[in-house]
Amino acid sequence: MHDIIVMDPSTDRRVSHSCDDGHRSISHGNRIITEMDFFADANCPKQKPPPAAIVKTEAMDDGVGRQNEEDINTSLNLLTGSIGRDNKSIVEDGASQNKEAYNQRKKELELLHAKINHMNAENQRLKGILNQVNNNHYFLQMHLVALMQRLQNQNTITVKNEEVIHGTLEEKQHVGSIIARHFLDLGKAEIGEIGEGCSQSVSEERSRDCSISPNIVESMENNKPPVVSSSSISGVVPVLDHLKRSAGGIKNYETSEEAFHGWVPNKVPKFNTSRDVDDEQKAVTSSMIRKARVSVRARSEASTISDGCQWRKYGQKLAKGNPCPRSYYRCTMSSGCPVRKQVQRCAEDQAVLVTTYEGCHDHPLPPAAMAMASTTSAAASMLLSGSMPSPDELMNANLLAKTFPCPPGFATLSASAPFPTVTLDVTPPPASNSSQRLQGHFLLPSLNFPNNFTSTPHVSAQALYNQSKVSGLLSPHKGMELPQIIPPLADSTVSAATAAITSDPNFTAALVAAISSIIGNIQANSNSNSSPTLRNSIDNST
DNA sequence: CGTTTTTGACCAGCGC
DNA sequence: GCGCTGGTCAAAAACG
Repeated sequence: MHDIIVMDPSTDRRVSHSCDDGHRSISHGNRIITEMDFFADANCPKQKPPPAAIVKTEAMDDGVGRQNEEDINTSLNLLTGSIGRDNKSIVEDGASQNKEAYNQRKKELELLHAKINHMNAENQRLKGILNQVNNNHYFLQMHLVALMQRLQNQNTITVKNEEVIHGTLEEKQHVGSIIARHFLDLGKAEIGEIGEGCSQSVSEERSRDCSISPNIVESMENNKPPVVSSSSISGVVPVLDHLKRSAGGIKNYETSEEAFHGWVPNKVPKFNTSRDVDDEQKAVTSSMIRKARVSVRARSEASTISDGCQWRKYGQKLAKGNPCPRSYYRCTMSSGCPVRKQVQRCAEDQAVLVTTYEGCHDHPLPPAAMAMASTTSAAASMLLSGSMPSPDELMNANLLAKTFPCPPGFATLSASAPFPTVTLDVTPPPASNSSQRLQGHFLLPSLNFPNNFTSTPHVSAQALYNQSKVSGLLSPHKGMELPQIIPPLADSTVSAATAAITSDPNFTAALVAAISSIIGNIQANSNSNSSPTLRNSIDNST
């Protein structure tokens, strides 16, 4: 640093330059020495250039009152510390030295600017990489959840097999019927679910003859434990193939491709795991062999929410109890894709659009559609996993606590919703307390949201957590609609429910995927102004 | 002209 | 068996 004394030519006084950064003045005896950080100039833009300074030879007041009379205006603001007797030559030397120093500093400054620019560019590049890594991490997380769920399914199958092997004959029959129904339902769902990742394998399996003898069903019919080969356990697809063949052997049960794509049409053919199954069991079985659904509630003025997929409307009906028609769409991104969705406005609040997804895509999805597809897949997997109670389990009160960790009264059966359904509600809670649905709202504070929407505001998650798991086990009030399912929740109940829900990785993943999808769509819509209401709904929830 | 939407008809499940 | 309901089909219309 250089010691500089700056004089104001108008007042012939020392001028004190001050800049917040890198420019400080120190008193050194009678001399005021100003230390300037050259590199701080950029940080002191308001600083006016110092007036044409007068460099005084530093024969300052020495206390005797004698001052050097020669003031030389160099037009430079710098004064080197070296002061000689020959003032003129000294000043000239100092000026040339200062010029050199100035040029040197200038070069250094330019160098630093270049460095800063380079670092900025590097920073931007790293940001991009970080974003990409975050996205990859998110999708890997989703994939991992799905894989873990499949593993869990296999474990469930194994455990049930052991129960059959070690149980009494009656228990064998009981559990055997569970497995039969569970396998068939789960199998179809899993095949659809796997469709994306293992579509090749599945399509290979599809091409096979479906008339191979069904080991499992045969075993059940003979009251023998079903045989699941080790090769079947080792992979999901062989299990599914096994299931397909089992189903095919039952009664040519939907040997067409669609039968194994995950979509179970409403016209579900009844099938019996045993010829002796009574009518009651048939009815329960029939009703339970339905596909899991994922329902998304969101405020939107648009006819549908954009989820990244291409849909074709194939029907519209006026459903009972709702003046708004229900529209039926099927995915057209591939011929024969089994995924369908129903879109209907809520009768109570027609600004709310309820979109219900069924099935799993059998084709690659664009990134925009991945989130919603992951939602339906993960939710379906969760609902149809081993935790899903079979009709037999529904009748077994002892299993209730095991299979449903949520507190009693959390939900009851909706007879109007025969399918196991997860409802993801991203509508903001209404201002008034008029809606009973509000009672079901709760926050999920501990959800591990991916980084790309950590700013997600209050997410009102009316998660009708696994109605198959939840509903049907408790009081099955006929005719209760979804909004009425959830009774008022005390704080402790909310905590327990939150814990129960967040402990299920699939549900978390499903919720995360749905919300991210919707948030993403909202952001997209906000750019195109296509859905102001939906956007507002989220904004309001902050 | 190909694709999408509309809309009435049809079918199956279910309750009475 | 009959009627109601939800879901799907398919021909016609609309659209780009």
